[in-house]
Amino acid sequence: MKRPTITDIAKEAGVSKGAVSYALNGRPGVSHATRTRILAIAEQLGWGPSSAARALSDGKAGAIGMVIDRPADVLGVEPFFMRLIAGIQNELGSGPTSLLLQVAPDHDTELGIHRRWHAERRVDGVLLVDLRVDDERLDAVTAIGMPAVVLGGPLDRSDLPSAWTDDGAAVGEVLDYLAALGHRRVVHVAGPPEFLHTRVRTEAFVAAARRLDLTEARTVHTDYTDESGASAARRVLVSGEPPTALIFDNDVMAVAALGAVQELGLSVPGDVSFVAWDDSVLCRLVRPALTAVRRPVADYGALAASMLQRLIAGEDVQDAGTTALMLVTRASSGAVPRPGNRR
Amino acid sequence: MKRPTITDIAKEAGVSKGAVSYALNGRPGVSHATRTRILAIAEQLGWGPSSAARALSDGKAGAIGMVIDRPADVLGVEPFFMRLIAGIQNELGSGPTSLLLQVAPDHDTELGIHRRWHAERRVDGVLLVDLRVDDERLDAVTAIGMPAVVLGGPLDRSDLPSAWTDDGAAVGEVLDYLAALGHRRVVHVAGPPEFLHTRVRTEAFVAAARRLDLTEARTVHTDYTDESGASAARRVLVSGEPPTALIFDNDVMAVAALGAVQELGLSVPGDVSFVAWDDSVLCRLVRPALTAVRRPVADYGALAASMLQRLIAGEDVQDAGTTALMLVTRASSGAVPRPGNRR
DNA sequence: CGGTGAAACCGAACCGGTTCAGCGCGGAGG
DNA sequence: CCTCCGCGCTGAACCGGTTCGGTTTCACCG
Repeated sequence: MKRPTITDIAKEAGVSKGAVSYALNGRPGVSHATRTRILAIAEQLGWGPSSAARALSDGKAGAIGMVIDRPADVLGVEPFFMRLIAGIQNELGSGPTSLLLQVAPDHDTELGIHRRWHAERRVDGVLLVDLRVDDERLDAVTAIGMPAVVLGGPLDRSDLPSAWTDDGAAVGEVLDYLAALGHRRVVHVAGPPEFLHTRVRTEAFVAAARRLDLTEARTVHTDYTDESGASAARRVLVSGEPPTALIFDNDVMAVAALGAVQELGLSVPGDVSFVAWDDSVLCRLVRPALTAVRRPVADYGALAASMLQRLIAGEDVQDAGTTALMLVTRASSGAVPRPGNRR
Repeated sequence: MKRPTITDIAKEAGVSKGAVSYALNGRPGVSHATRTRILAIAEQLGWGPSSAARALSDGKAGAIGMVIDRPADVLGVEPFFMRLIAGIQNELGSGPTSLLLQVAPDHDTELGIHRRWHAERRVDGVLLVDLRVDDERLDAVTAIGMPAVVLGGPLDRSDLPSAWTDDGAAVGEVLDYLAALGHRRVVHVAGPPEFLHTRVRTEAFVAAARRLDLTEARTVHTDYTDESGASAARRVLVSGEPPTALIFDNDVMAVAALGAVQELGLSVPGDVSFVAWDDSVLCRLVRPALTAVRRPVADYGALAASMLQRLIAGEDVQDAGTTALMLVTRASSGAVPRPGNRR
């Protein structure tokens, strides 16, 4: 069950290794006749190029890497990453590049993984996800000279191209929508402030609130878990001037909060409207179904993978964004309750 | 920013490449003094072994592969795979082995990927997941001599070790529980019959029903999507003799069915009890929270990865199972409704 | 008819490790 | 004093590709 090498093919075809290499790679230097003969033999022998040998010879690993550092339980329930991965794979397709995935428990471990990948030449480049404010990874990868594409931003760093979704505009659209329904007290239940996308959305939220003159709009931070989302919702809704609409930074928190709010005896959207970020099957399944911002997550992953491949190929790559965000309205959002109607 | 090789280290230390290799790999053949000197230089230079060179030389790829073939949207929402991946990574840890992941649109593509991986020597072995009845992959991987561990079973094939969870026993436990609550008409909303684990559960369901003398227990098949789960639930509940309890093969279907059932004006668990398979955050979040079978998915992945590594190392590996399944009862299950109480 | 140039192919070096035969040397044993 | 052994190290082969300089062959052209 020994796998054939080009030497075997060369012997079989009665030519040199070099000729076989040229033939198999479709480069000039061999006649049409020998080329077809070699290809036939390779096919018959079930030959495939040894990725190790090729990597050693041309210095390319033939793989890109991505590290996810989130606690495993949060990771499990958020569809985001799986959809992202599916998009990346779709872009890589059956090409010569494959995806190396690592789940890291924390940020430092992730840095170590990148360094190891680089030292071992395991990957040609990496995708950086879940960007933080003042993220150490950015300087780390540029320092070791590892090609990288950032998911998030835009970043305004000439040395690191980024792929982004226009979350800011979507936040504006959501607030426009809520304001049109008459909402004035809106709370943004955001993720941890150290994430860059949290900051982007928060700033857009503040800007849109000011534009619409919603003086009572505000943001509260959570750690993205279902408990913290539910707890945040409970806290703001029992306060003196409860909001009439909540915007959640992920779907899990929105669903958890939905349960918590109903336990408080409030109705959705009768008493309070819900808008979730990142539409997923989850939003569709719960009752009432959740109004949500749909991002083309798979396209996003594909875009980033494509940029990284071009970057590795030595091309000049510019920041690029997918703007096709969409607000999908469902039963969880509606007109603001008439004063005195509450409870 | 050129990465150092052992030749650089050898030059720096004034010894030969061979000596450096021995020193770095902790094998005898170099004195303690030179060994520490070499290690110091390697450390200072930030050296790491080229995975390609090592792979070429010793014939091991240093990676294991897993292919997931499910439509991307289903994939996204099921926490199962992400938790599995996290468990696998946990087992691989920071060792020399990494995980290569591929998402394939269909079964044939998956077969092609395995063949390519083998021809290109990209992986040392693979994990086979989502086993089907008469799965072609089994013969395919043994035919090409690729080490593989099957997730699912047990399989009773001496040439392919399998890691399994004792779903059969858990099904029995669920039916015992429901029977104790007085349920006699139970429907098992299963996945597609071509999946092996569907068959295992279905057979266990039939056996347990016979043991408990539940003559009206039956199984209906779906394609695992939320729509098909909801539709199946709707169909059986509007039939002549509607069941008083439903067992779902995944959490997504259970949640979708929950919404559908409530729309029919039925209450859970007042009119019908729900039990979901694979407990996840999702089950906790919805109202009523879902009673569910909890499997140690991460441990399951870790077990399989560990078995595969031992198999690759040439050890003799036996089938192994995790039996620690657990029925987590929540608000969605309760005593059977009193006759005449329905509607 | 000699010169020329391109096409077709060969042989060897190279990528960065591992591994093995062999060699010099110092110490122990006879 | 000679022999033998084992330690510490060297040099080279090898893994399976790619690439490049060089050689042969042959058609074409002046």
